Amino acid sequence: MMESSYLGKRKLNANGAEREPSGAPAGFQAVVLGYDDAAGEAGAEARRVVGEMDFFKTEKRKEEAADRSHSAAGAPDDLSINKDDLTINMGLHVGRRKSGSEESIVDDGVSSNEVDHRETKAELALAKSEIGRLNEENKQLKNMLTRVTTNYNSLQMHVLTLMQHRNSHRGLGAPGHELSVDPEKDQDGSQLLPRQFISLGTAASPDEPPLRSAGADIRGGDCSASPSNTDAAMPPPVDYCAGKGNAATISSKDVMPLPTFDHHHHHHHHRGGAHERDQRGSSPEDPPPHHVPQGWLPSKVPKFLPAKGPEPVPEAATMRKARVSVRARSEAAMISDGCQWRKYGQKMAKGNPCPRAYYRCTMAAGCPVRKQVQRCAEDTTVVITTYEGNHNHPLPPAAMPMASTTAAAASMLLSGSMPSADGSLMAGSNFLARAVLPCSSNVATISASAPFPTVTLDLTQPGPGAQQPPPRPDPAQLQAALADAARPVALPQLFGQKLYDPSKLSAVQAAAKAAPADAGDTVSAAAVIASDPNFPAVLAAAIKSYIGGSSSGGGGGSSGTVPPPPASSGGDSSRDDKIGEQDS
DNA sequence: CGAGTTTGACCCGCGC
DNA sequence: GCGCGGGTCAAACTCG
Repeated sequence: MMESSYLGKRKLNANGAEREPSGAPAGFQAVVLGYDDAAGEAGAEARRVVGEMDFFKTEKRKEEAADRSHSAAGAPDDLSINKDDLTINMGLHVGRRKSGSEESIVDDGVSSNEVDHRETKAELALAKSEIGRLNEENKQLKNMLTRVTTNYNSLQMHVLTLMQHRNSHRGLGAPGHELSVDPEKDQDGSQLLPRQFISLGTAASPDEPPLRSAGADIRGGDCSASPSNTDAAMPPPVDYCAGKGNAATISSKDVMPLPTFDHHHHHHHHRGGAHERDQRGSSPEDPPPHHVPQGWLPSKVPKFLPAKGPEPVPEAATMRKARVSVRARSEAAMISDGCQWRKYGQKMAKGNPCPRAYYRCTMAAGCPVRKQVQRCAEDTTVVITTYEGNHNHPLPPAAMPMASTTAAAASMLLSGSMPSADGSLMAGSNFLARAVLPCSSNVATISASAPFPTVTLDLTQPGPGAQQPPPRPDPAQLQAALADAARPVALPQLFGQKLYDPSKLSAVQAAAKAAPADAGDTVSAAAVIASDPNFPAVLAAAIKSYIGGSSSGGGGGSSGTVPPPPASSGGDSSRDDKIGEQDS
């Protein structure tokens, strides 16, 4: 058999073979975290492609509609309105990270209205049933919210940690970091790679197992708190780590908190089905007990067996493949993200003179994670890296930041676009957008564009509106900011006003519905992932700080080379090439 | 010689 | 059904 896939050749045992059930969801979701405003045209272009604009438009439309419908409040549509409210609430909560109040809100609204307006028993009964229904919905939403919140928390935590790390590094002179600094933006080269790691995933709501899988795994490691590491040597950066997961920090020297990845990478869309057999099928015996090693293995490629997932998470089912793309300026062919990659292909993408390179994670056999690297057509200094899949193995500390960040982003997207219920993907997007958008900054944008929704993290520029300049985030400040954001009431107005307004809701909903319709393919919603204004900046800064500029592998040792930047300056800035984005 | 890259061919989904 | 384009494979090649 030819199963000798490159993997086999390399060193991967077949056992690790990722078996991807062909049934894997073909859909992809891509999340884009944008950050550059200043990025200028390049960034703008990119966003445009994504369709961010649409998103905003939608918002406006919603508002308008809301105004119009405003008068209708109290009308027979109460119920619907309330429903909307729920949705909105979710958004709010998400932003606020508070959950649990929506119920009351909803109830209040409903009950009061109902009482006032429904006189006949029949009507009352009806109303009640409605309420019940709403409550259920509310629950669902809550779940979603929880998920999102968790992810958000994770991100924050992570960022915080990074920041702290960085800070300590500067001030205290933390011991080594390995990441190379991005020449482009980091003047002080403070990139430090956090040698410590925090487990985030756990934050996930305890009752939301799936959540974890969705988000956390996306990038892999992220999350999960590994119990074992909690005691680490480093002072916990922040304790507010994700809710219950405590942030466990460990000296990262070499240990990696291995997340509990239950991975099931199985899914993996993979369209080239034909080939699958070689890779995964190759392993004849494959039942590799996926065991996740506890510690991080040395730099050499650990051949761990694929972590075993006792429970095949239904992830495949729920999770559409999420794609997270990161835009960063780097002359280096590839940004170092701490992982090891092997190039398995290169192609010229249509519309972009720069070739697109395909990489596969080689840190573990069978790791389904892949990434595409491509330079922007217009701005060759910008490298767009798109990640896909979840690592099924522990990640080195160096890889954690990126991994968790992307994971969180993806997970957010995913959670927002749960196909379940009546929420369609689009709806989810809207929801997310709503939740996040308010802040206007464009660090993170979510695009639900056609083929696959995408999340993009744009690190090309320092955040515009972000109040946290990357240069030197004060940990204290940061914490304060985050805490503030976390406060339930933090920006009530921002959200409350707009979102809560029942009238707007209807508008919103309409928009949401409309989206799917036209968007079937092009509708894209862009949203900032954080409701916290600081968030974007922080996140970007954090990531940026550890993204090495050189392919030489600052930390991970990715040896891949990215497509050489075609010297030709992109004459036409007609399109930006977002790897996960395709223009069809 | 092993590990990784190069590169043309192949597969597959999608739009026309 | 056909062609296009994205994504992957895998033999050949390069490098240390």
